[in-house]
Amino acid sequence: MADDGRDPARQGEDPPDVFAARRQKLAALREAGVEPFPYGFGGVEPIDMVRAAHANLEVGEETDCAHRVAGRLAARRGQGGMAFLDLVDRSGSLQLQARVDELGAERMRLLLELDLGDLVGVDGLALRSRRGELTLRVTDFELLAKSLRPPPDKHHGLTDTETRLRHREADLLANEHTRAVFITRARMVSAIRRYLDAEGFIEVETPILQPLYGGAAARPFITHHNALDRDLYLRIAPELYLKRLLVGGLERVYEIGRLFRNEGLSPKHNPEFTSIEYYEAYADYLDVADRLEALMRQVTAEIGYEGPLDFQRPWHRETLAGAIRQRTGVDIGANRERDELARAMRAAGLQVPETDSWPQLVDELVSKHVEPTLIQPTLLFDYPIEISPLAKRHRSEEGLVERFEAFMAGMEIANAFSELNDPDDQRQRFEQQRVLAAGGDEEAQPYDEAYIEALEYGMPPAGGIGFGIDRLAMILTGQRTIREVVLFPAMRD
RNA sequence: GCCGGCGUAGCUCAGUUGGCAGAGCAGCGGACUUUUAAUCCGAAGCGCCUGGGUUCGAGUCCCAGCGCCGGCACCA
Repeated sequence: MADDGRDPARQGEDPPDVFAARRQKLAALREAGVEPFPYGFGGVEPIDMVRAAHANLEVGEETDCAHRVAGRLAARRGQGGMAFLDLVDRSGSLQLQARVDELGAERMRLLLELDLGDLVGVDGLALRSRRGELTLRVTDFELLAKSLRPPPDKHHGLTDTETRLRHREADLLANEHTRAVFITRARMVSAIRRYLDAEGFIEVETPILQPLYGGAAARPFITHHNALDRDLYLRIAPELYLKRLLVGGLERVYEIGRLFRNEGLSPKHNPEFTSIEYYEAYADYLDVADRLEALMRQVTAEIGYEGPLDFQRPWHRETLAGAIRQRTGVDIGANRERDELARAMRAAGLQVPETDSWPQLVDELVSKHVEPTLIQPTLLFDYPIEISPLAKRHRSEEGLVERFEAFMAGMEIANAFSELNDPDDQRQRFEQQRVLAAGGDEEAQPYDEAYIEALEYGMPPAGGIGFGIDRLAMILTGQRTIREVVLFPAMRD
């Protein structure tokens, strides 16, 4: 067990030798007047800059170019008059050469007595070793922070999933791949921001603690405000607040932030996750679709995406009903009642969950038979009005709304529509949701009067979209589970 | 919530039909001035997830619990 409360090193009683040895070294350092936790180390260069400065250095060539670097001691080779050490910082790793004829016997001994995992600052001269490795010959060094806990195996790294997730710091310091995934995620998010900022969108923040939740079909977390003595909900979506900003004239807004949905965990689901939603006045869902493609083209180019998905070509587009009909033979448009759709599904040889409503059967068809087939980026258009209470009625198709969802790698990643801006129609939709809620649907959207009032001021026609940052990060970094792109995913206690 | 797999040293992993709990790395002592999973010599380190049970004897078999993983359910 990684964290069973009995780990003696965490309890400070009778520690095993590997821990005790570090404690003893710490005490010895203080005894010798060395501060094991100094305050800083100025003038440090990132390791990749040092590498770049000497990219053309010949094998065996030495220079008198001085560099100052800092990082974690990751490996050590040699114990005699010369030793090699590997130093790792956020940008890479660099070999250090320690020589007794450079440092003197005492400094050499102190350098070699450092533990793997210690944080060290180094001054040295660049050279390329006989084996072709860029190396810094250490002229001086300083302990920057003593490590009291042995790092994971230098070769095998840390592989135990539970330890990696519960102690992500250990995962990050041991596994370069983990660092790369989260750096890519961060670059992806900043590329999204750059795209939207350049297009005249402004980033906003709306309430996470909400008196009424809405904007998605999901069960919320409930919390309590003591001073107000009332329950509040952690938001399941920012949608309704963002559209109120369209009413207010902000016209192009986006929000990146955490959402909370009180559902089970899975490789695709974490109870808190990051979404982005953006809304654009005077656009419809077709404009949103085009912009999504443009956004993803730019983001994947900026992060240097080289995976199996093709974001450069126009995405595959089909209608929801067409996608279902093509893959199952079931026509949801011709079977608008629950029982007749169930009959059609049975006739097609499909399982029909007995308690499912019409919308749930549609969802069943999509998630079981369509979604897994959508590997390359695909947009499915025109959803039934029953499952889309915030989307505008289709301009030409009865019973549908102007809505699309984006799929890739067999996952749903985005949901967009022409936004419903007719307050009377919106009121009716909420009423229908009320009926569903009365029928026991825990995920029906609550009636939001403040939102209706906002629409009554007049909301411009607009297109909007929301998508999951985590799922996109999974796809762009090639990870199979959401836990690998969330730094500290939800775990049992 | 249900079903299945897994849990052994700081890390990575062996452990035979039930018979004294192991290796590599890391750590400790020593040798070594161009190594990069450094090498060599020496001496250490494991309440085997927790709690019961069967047995002369349990890491191993049985039961329960906890955690992780995978699937189902729920869904996003």
